[in-house]
Amino acid sequence: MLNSAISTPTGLGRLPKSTFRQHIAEQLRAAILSGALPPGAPIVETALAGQFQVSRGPLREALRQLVEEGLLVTVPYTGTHVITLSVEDVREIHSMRVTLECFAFEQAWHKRDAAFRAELQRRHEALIAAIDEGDDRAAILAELELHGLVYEASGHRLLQRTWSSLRGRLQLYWAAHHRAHAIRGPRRDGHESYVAAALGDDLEAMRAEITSHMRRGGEQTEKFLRDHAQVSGISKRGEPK
Amino acid sequence: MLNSAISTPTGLGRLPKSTFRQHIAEQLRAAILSGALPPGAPIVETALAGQFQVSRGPLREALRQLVEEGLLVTVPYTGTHVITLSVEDVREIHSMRVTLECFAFEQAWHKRDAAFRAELQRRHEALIAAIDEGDDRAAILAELELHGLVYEASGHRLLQRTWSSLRGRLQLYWAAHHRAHAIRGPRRDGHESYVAAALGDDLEAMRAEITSHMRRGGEQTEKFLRDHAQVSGISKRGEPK
DNA sequence: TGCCTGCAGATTGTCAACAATCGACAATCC
DNA sequence: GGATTGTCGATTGTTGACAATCTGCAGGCA
Repeated sequence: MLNSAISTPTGLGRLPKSTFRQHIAEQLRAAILSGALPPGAPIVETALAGQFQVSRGPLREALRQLVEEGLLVTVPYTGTHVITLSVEDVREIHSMRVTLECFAFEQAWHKRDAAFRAELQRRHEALIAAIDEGDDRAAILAELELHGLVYEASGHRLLQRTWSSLRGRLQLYWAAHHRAHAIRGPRRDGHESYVAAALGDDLEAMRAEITSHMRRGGEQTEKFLRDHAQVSGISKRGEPK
Repeated sequence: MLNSAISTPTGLGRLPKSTFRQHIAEQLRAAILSGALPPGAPIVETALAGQFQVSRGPLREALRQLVEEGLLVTVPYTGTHVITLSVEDVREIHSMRVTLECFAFEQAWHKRDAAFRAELQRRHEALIAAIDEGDDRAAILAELELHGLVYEASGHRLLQRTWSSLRGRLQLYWAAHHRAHAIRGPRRDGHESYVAAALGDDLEAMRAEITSHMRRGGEQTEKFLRDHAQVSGISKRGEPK
């Protein structure tokens, strides 16, 4: 269930067919999510093509992919930019997360086996380790990994797909948020009740935990945005500059 | 709120900047959803490019867009096909719908004004009219329009985006379903309790109505698939042929 | 001064040709 | 005869050049 590696009868891994556009899309996504290309940054095709040492064709196809993922926006004949999240967008992301994660737990609830519980605790410990090391960037990724487990366990591919898209935006926001203001990453004890509920047997309590967990994050976000509006690629009305 | 047209200070609609890839993407999407390109149909770039009278460049970009939307699948150096939905996929679509639509009603509940109620009834009447005329294809679209209203009214752009993606798959399935077996479209009285609940004041009843409404559709689907497995582009394991 | 007009540069959109890869058929070998 | 291997046509991946469009700025005019 948790095994996502490809295995063949011979035991040899099937090496994935690679095209330039796939590599480019991956690298670009990583660059955007890591903050190397911050929100609002202009994407110039010729420059990027030169940087990747490829022609503009494959690059453009990769861009279309990222546009569809919601990480880029392009205006015909004018340019494409990394998306800038508005306050409203962040609110929507949070509310959507509550809904999706509750649904994910409903789907996965009866599938929680020993492997699930072990993996959940492993990821929780990884999160705490990252926090203890003071590596906020790793902590953000670890938190996403922790929350991602239930989506994987749900076995619901459509849900996983939706989560991926949401996770991208969330990561984009967190990265900008954190980078611009050196806000501390996740709290060390922030997920104890979450993990406890996920290991327990009360689905209703789990729902409540998710709601309050997100509400905590949401209120923190709201407060932050009220104080530091219009900076770090987070605009007030969704329009850059 | 219900006005989705673009309006400018002058009152003149801003005519959308058009590029070939946008036109192509729209036309292709329409062709797929209408069944002109049935599930599993191979997409040959040169042929389509010739048909649209454009070069392969814009066409390929449009294809990448539809791949990302989940309507096409492509294997590098081999080809791209219209997606074939498996039984599991259809089940996932239904369960996802329940979750999303409940969430949409939660978001829209306090925003339901006179315009919303009027529009809801208008779309319901349009659905009934299409059914009475025996135009099943129009009836399917009308049903999607009816259900789409609450997403529009929610004002939740991320939710709308997710619904669009889901609607595409749903439409694809319904079209294949209907075309292959001349199944009747929606029932004439199938949405009366739905509309009544949406106009009422009991959110919990609305949730129950959505769940049972979808369950009805789901059971019908399951029964159908047990009887007619592996036809009309709906495979049993998600793999074509 | 303030506004409109037209030019210049930059950037994206589009095209047609070339290279890489795949699937299937046929030839060959055991 | 069956399986392996080489070849061929078809299709996709990639490239570089050309055309269309937008933005910013300089210049002219009221």
